[in-house]
Amino acid sequence: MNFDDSISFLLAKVSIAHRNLLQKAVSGAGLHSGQVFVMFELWKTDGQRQIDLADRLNLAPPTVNKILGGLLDGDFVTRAKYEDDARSTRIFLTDKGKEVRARLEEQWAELEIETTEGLTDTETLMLRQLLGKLLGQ
Amino acid sequence: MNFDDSISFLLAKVSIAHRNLLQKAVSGAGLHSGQVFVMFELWKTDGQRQIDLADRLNLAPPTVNKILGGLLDGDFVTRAKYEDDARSTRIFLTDKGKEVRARLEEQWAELEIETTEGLTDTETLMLRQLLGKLLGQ
DNA sequence: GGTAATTTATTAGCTGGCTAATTTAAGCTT
DNA sequence: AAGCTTAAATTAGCCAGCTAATAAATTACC
Repeated sequence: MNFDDSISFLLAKVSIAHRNLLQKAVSGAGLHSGQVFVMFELWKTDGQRQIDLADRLNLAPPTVNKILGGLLDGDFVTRAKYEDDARSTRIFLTDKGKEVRARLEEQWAELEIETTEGLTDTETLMLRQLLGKLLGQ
Repeated sequence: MNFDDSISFLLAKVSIAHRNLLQKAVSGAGLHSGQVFVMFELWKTDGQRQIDLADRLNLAPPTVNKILGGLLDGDFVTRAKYEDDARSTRIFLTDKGKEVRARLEEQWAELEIETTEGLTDTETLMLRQLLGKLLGQ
C-alpha cells in the first residue's frame, strides 16, 4: 500500500496547509483560527452555554473553554450566569464581537477563493458534497 | 453567505474529526498522530536531515524537531552527525522504528476504511483526486 | 429528605502546528 | 584572511486540539 495516496494522508496534508491559510486570513480581524468557529456559532445563536457550543462545534469542553478565554481577553465575548443552572454560564457577544463579523465575512470569502484556487466550479461543488458526506451530512 | 457551507468550514470540521480518528488508529502502535508522517518519510528514505524532512513534509523545522524529540524518546529513531556538514544531523530508524511499520500499515488500512465509510468507491476516488489537486498535485 | 449519580465548568498536562530569535557552521565576497 | 550572509538546528513561547481529574451544582432514586 502507498501512504501518499491514501485519503488519510492527503487529508492530513491538506488540513495543515489550509489551517495556515485560515490563520493568515483571520489574523487581520484580530482572531485566531480556532476562535472563528466559536464566533460563527455565537453569530447564529447568542447567549449559548459552553456545553452547547462544544456539542454543536464537535469540540471537547476544555477546548471551548480555552478558546473562550482568548475571546474574553480580546473583548469579543462576555460571560454571564445562566439563570436556571448555577453550573452553567452563558456566552454573549460584545459590540466588538458583533462588529467584527463583517470584516470576517470578507476575509472568509477571500479564503474560500484561495482554498479552491485550483478547482473548477464543478469540482468545488463536488468537494463540498463529499466533505459534507464525510461529516455525516 | 453561509459559513457552514463553505469549503473552509467543512474542511476544518472534517480535519478535526479525522485527526481524532487518526490518533486512535495509531496509538495502538505506540505512536502519536504527528509522528506517523515523519515515520512515513523515513521508511521511504532513511538517514535524512531534519531540514529535508521538514521540506518534504511541508512542516516548519521546529515542528519536525519537536516530533523527533518524541520519536527519540520512544526509541523509534536515532540521531547521527552528518559527515559533510556539522550543522546537520541525520535521522535513522532504529530496529523498533523499522518493525512498527507492519503494524502501522494494518492500522492505516483500517483508518482508511473508517474515513471513507460513507462514500462509494467512485466518491472515494473522486475525493482522492480533489484532495490531490488542493495540494497542487 | 438524603444519598448517589450525572452534568458543567475548570485545571493540569500532553501532542502538534506555528513564528521569532539564537547559535553554530558553511559559504561567499572582497 | 576577514567579514558578511546564508543555512541548520534549537529554544522559547504562542494557539488549538485532546484526555484525565476535580469541584460544584443538579438530578434521580430510594
